[in-house]
Amino acid sequence: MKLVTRNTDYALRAVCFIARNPKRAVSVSELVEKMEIPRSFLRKLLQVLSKKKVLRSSKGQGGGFLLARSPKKIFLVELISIFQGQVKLNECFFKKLSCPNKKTCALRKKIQSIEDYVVKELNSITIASLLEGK
Amino acid sequence: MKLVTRNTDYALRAVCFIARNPKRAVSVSELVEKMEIPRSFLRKLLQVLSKKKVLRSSKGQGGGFLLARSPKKIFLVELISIFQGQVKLNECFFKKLSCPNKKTCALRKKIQSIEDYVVKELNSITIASLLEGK
DNA sequence: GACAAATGATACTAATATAGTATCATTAGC
DNA sequence: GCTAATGATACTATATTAGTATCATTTGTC
Repeated sequence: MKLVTRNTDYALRAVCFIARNPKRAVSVSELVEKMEIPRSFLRKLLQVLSKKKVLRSSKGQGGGFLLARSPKKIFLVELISIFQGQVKLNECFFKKLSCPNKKTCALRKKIQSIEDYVVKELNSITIASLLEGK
Repeated sequence: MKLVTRNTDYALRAVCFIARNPKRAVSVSELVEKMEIPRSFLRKLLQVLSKKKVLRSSKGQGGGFLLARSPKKIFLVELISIFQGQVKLNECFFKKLSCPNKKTCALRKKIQSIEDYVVKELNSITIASLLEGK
């Protein structure tokens, strides 16, 4: 079971790199050089981040990507949501009508409380906090 | 993102049913009647649980499955491990040598601490506690 | 204006994990 | 011996994740 899949991981690392170079547009070519991420795949990920207003982009020569907002306002949980869907640990149990005995719902409650904790913790992680190493 | 996939879910429900009928072997046929789980699939899941010593089985007419130990000693986290692999939220980050800047490891630490919490909570859930509705 | 370097949009393939099925072999009670 | 059960095993189907490719568009530079 993974909390973070590879595309989130890649995206996160790229965003961190971009955040560390705030004054200029960072191109895919540069990112590919520094990180071991397949070019086409990375391009796709960054395009998604642009659409989702995490990054902003400029075309043409000298173009590339910048953060669309302060690193303090970019949360890890947002990247996870974009690439992996909403954090919902108990999906199965809610969807299942057939949960036959009421008592089993004790499980649902427990998982809900775990989920709440996870989301809260993930919400405390921003790009800024990662850069600071906190 | 799911904490519990369908096979764990099915297995859990079956185990709970078996736990509620402790004095006799419960057959797949009976479980299929009560729960909406495809017969072949459920058979496979129960066979796995037998191999893993969560259940014990008896063949032949009147045969079926019983718990191999007290419901207090069967943990949800064990079922998750069996069907979904070990709970390891931060797999990606550990495996990646390329984690380029030390600082990003702040993330690893954070995710580790989240994982510790999740595992601890999951470890507190037993079949017995689910039956009691706690 | 032509060219080159960049992203945008889009559609596709590949690999892996999850879900489900089928069948023959073996065991045990009646 | 028949029947009802599980054991072992091999297979298919579906969904998710990972990765690739290509053409269109924009923009700076000569």
